[in-house]
Amino acid sequence: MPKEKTTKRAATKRTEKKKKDPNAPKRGLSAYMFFANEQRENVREENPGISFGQVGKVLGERWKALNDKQRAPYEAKAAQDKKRYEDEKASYNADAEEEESS
DNA sequence: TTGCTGATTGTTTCT
DNA sequence: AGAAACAATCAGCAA
Repeated sequence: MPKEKTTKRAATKRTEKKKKDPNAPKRGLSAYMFFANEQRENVREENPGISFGQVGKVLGERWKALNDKQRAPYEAKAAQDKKRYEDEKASYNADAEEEESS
């Protein structure tokens, strides 16, 4: 069973973004990001004139409503994006090394 | 070695 | 421009 880890991040906290790394190798996106990219149009189309709160909620419900197969394409994208992140990480590592080298 | 936490990602809409 | 619901993530650090 999924341990409900103490995910106690007080919202808007993420917007504070405290810089901790020199070049911060921002991670890749999430499957939801790709899913939202496609569904956002569909959801908004099915719910014309709905507020952001509703869209976001219905979006999440539909996200899980999909079968693993459906999430596959999104997860695949997430995996791909993650790769992209690897590049950032490389840059970040290279830079860090450079600094250390100096 | 293991596990946690924090930081981050993108969307929408609103003021 | 930033804020919040929505979900995933996953990389680095500590004991």
